[in-house]
Amino acid sequence: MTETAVGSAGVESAAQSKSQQAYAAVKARIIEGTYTPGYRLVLAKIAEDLGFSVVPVREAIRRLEAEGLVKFERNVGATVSGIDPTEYLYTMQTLSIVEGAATALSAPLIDSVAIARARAVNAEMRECLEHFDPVRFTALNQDFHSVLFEHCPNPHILDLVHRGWNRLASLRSSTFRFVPGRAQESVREHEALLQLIENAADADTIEKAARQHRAATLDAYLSTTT
Amino acid sequence: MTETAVGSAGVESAAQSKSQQAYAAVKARIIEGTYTPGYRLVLAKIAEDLGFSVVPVREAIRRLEAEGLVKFERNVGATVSGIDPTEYLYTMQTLSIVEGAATALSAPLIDSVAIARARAVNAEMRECLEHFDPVRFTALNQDFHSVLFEHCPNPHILDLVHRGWNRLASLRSSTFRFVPGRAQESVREHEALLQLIENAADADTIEKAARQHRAATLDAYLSTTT
DNA sequence: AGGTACGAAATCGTATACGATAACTATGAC
DNA sequence: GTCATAGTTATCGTATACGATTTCGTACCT
Repeated sequence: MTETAVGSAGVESAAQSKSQQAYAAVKARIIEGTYTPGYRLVLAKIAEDLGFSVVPVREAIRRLEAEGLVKFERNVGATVSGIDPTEYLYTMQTLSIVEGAATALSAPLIDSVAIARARAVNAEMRECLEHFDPVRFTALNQDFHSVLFEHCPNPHILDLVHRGWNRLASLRSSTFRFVPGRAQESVREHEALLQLIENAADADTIEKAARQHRAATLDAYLSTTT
Repeated sequence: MTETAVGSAGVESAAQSKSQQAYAAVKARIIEGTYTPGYRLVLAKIAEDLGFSVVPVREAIRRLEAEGLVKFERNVGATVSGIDPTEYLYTMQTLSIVEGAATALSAPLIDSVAIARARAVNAEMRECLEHFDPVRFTALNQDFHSVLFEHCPNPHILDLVHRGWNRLASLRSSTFRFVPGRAQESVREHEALLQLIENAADADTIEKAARQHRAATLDAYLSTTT
């Protein structure tokens, strides 16, 4: 685990089309931060970089545009989506909703083994707080929720969660908006969430808790700016 | 109102790229049912139809794929997404969640004029029931909810709603899964929803009602098959 | 000096062309 | 009669090429 880019598209094994390769390559560069927000994505340049022609690269960029990672302007070009506070709010709010739903739907299918694994991840997160390692903290945070979502019965919703995560990653929000107090709270909320799941709390309670968990991070950010 | 294809992409006015034109054209054909589920989308053929080359058409198809309207298989081709009952369930469940959220977020911003317009639409829907006009009923149903979502503060969520609608339209679900009793119920639920909004019920109540409104249609379908 | 207009460079959008892959068909063996 | 196999056709995937549009720089005018 602890991968960076998440999503349903990186599953293929053997004969990947160049279009897919280009998609994966550019996406990875955005997620990992090689291409930072505002970065100008010149088709010909990327094509040369990868050794492809422009056509598959163009296709890849368009796909990234559909996911919101890239902005494309006619006859002008593509840029990595920027750090618009409004966009951040929209994304977090949407994530809050879809994560809440995904958690509630998954909860009845989470067994004690998975719970234990989630606890282990959460313990690692606690360690990260001591060593102050925000990057790893964020990765582990995704791992934590990924464990819960392992048997999510609705792949569409899971896909929406992944899109949100990728979007946040491209915004690099986790690193520069690392509100210290919030992280500790987050770890505590994880434990509380696990207990709700263990005790088979009703779906509504779990959904509210999961939703609030994300919403609280948004609130923490909003309180720093306003 | 009473348009067929909904979405954020049809806003451009003047110089549309051929890629966008192709996207709009194919999308419209899928929504209106010219291309039915399972229909084989041959790039060269569509390109000839529109008078374009294959490149922009290909791009358009890929975009439709990202929205779930089309399935694309490497070296095989594209087909209009089919009537998979599982997909239907996923889509309806997801819609239930995002519509619920969109309604709750929009509710405080809906004024009495909008309420009146929504009531008018709902009255038309009631008429449709007497004349048995399922196609128009579905269109009006979208209109009804569109009125409520007019000032939705989160465009991302609204976009998800539109994607769900388009997907359902491509499945032609409304026409052949028209459970008679359900439609009457739906109209009643609309009125109930309007009253909740008028009385400024709390967000949670409104969200649950809106969510249940969609979920009930899914349940009605499930009860007919199982 | 500042602004405007013209021209050059960069980049995008699309067409055409061709190699690669899969689907189809026909032929022959068992 | 059925199955396997080889050849053909259809279609996709990608490269290359060129026209269209924007952007940037420079020279000229006020």
